[in-house]
Amino acid sequence: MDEETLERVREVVRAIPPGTTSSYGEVAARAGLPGRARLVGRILAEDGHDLPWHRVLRADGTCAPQIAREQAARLRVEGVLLVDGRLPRRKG
DNA sequence: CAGATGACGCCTG
DNA sequence: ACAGGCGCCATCT
Repeated sequence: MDEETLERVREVVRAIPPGTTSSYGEVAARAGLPGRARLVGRILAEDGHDLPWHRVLRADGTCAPQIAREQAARLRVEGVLLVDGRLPRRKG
């Protein structure tokens, strides 16, 4: 991992405002790494402990099973309610 | 080098 | 809503 890429992703995640959410793909794109959603997940798993990683969800608004509980719990504190384990997406 | 895995995402049937 | 396949990158075995 290049430290630059690492920092870039970390910064993007840090820039996610409280009470809002983003997706791995979104973060990757914002970090200048379009299509590298996988990488974002890895980075958060390794060096995202001190980041608002709970504001990052999957592209469909769901969270990863292993962190789903933490995700939901942390988001809840910020006022984000998860319905059935996912963001209240409308058919829009 | 080859095979398998993972906090992912998009497409097709 | 569910299942299968492909692309993506880094890491471990």
